[in-house]
Amino acid sequence: MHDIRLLRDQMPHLREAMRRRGKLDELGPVLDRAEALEKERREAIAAVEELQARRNKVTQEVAKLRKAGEPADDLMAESRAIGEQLTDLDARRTSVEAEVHQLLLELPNITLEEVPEGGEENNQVVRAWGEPRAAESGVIPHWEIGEKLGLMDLPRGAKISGSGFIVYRGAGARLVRALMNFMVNTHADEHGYEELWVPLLVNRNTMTGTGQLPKFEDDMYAVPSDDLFLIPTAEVPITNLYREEILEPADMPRSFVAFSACFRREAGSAGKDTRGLLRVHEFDKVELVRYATPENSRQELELLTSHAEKMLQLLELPYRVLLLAAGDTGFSSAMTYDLEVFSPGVGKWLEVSSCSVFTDFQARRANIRYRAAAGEKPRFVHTLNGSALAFSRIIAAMLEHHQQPDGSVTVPAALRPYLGRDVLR
RNA sequence: GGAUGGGUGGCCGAGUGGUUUAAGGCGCACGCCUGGAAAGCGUGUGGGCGGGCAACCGUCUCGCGAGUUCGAAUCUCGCCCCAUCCGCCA
Repeated sequence: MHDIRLLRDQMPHLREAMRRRGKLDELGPVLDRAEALEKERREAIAAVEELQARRNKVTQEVAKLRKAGEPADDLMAESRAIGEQLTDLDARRTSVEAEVHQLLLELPNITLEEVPEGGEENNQVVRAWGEPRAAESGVIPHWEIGEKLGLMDLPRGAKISGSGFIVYRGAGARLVRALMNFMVNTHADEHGYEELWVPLLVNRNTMTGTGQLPKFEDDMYAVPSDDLFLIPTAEVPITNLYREEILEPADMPRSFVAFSACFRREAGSAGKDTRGLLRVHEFDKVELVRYATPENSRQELELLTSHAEKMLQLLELPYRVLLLAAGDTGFSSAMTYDLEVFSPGVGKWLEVSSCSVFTDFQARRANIRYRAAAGEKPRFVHTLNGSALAFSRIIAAMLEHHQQPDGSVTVPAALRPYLGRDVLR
């Protein structure tokens, strides 16, 4: 959510930001309407407060007169009259405020200057690591090799839960546990993140704080009897940890890592990418979240991204880093890097991580602030997050990329201590 | 699910209709005192919004919302949350 003050003095900037996202036609009218309402809002506030000030004076007079035993009927009548006016004016203010707030919620974040404008076609590959294995190298796709090696059981996953739910078995199940420990340990021990273990069910306030609600209620798995929701990512509980709080100087900056299962209905996703592990309703993920200052947040995006990249390097999976163009950057994000791993079995690049800086856009909505120094006014933190990494696609990539001609799969060295074996066969 | 108790400022805690523009204490900041410190003394210490270059002024805020009243932390109604005990339970 934007600062409402931008509607007063940053209109050209906002307009330009919408244009860069390719949304000016759609959102230009919203901006205009919001600008007019903001002016009306301030006028209403001024009028209401003037009346309130008058009434406060009058009722104090009444108190004095009555204490002195003198009549105060005139003043009481005046106060009553002010009260009636206030009821009307205040209702007007409330409705204007509500409408401008609604409009603000429709406006996406302003992307940073270095983000290329336009849509997906303008995404830039900023760097690449390793040599992707050719698609025509005779690699068996992950869903076949996974079943052949007894690592996963897709039909029974579908039987007990539905399509898009995976049962991992034997070494496959152990692989999930190994990935969890490997990633969380590395981020906690070597990258300095505080380790968290968070609830997978969260309440409505929490879902609203990170923006999943009210707009995307249909995309969430819900438990209506308790008004709870299954998290689509650990970002939700982690970012809400300090919702409605003010962090003191000693508390900043903060960084958190958590493993969690993630639940996504993705109602309209039938069709592409549905095969195997690529798009599922429940998957596992290690998530990184950082609370940064405005001064450092841009740099912290590089740091966060490098931590995610480190996982891919240690898993010996070639990848590329994409800087997303404005039109492809998520609603709340100011700048996003996607990490993609090549799947030779599918012949496509798979998104395995998305690292974003949200500037103060998320923090304003969730009301997370900090004090730069004791006694100073609180400011909104800048939030960042990124997956490091999403398991299902990583498993798919490993099964294909590390596949040997005999159908076995070698385990990357960094993972061996966690998995307890060098090769899956 | 049942019962009881409770939500006041960073924390503790007073306050049942008008000098409460929220007492007092703790903590914190600054100053005085001191060779230095502690203690002591003094001053100041929430957040949002609006106006102003600023100092500052106004307004809202005692869990949330509505109501009664000239006036609500205080009275009425509804809701939310927390704690403890019981029941159930991995």
